[in-house]
Amino acid sequence: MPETETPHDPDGYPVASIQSVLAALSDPVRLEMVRRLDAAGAAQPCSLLYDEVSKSTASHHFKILREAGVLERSKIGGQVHQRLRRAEVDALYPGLLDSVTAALG
Amino acid sequence: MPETETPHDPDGYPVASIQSVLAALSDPVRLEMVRRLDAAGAAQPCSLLYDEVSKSTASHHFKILREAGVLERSKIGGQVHQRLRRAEVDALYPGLLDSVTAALG
DNA sequence: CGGAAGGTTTGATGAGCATCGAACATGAGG
DNA sequence: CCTCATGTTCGATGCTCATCAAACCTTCCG
Repeated sequence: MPETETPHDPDGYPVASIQSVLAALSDPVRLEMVRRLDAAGAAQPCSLLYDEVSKSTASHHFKILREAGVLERSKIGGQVHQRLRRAEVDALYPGLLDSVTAALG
Repeated sequence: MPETETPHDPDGYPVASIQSVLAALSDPVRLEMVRRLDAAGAAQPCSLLYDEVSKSTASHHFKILREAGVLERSKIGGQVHQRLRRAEVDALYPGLLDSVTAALG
């Protein structure tokens, strides 16, 4: 029987420097992605995480967030999902995501 | 008799959006400025807050931090000083500066 | 008054980045 | 197998921004 999902596909990125994480978070499109992921509390398919930009632009932003160690790509039932790596970021920069997501309402 | 200092010269900037504050903090030169101001715990003359860039570049970075509402310019005994607006930023984005300065060691 | 020191402003330059369309990849379903 | 849906990659473009030198402003001091 096939597993319903493969929980491990960490994309191998460590959480980056505070400077890189702040840079990753300092864009309105990416901030909205993080906001929606945080609100959802679970991994989401890419298309639910933006509206105002093209697919290729969104993919570019996902990559930046992933390389900063803020997001992780996984496949759930063949669908690409993005997950907010809250625990990992919290471990390195406690309170950072809390303050940011609080500010995002 | 002239006052030894004029404590009020707030430059009139409110603390900006979380996106703008994150953008202001996402540069290595500016992060170092904030780190030194936080470590000092008091307003400092400009020249103590950077080494690696020219005066004009530093002045550019001060302006960005001021416009984001993170710094404030004041004159102490005729000397220009920069002050970290910790209380003001904390009020709007609690925990943000704490997590950032903690990450800066 | 006349320097000198400390900051700011201006103008120019080069690098980085956000953006898009088009082509490609992958997987699900008929 | 073919097609559609969903993401990613590639190449090009335009804008923003970090950087500097030079000129300017202010304040202090001789």
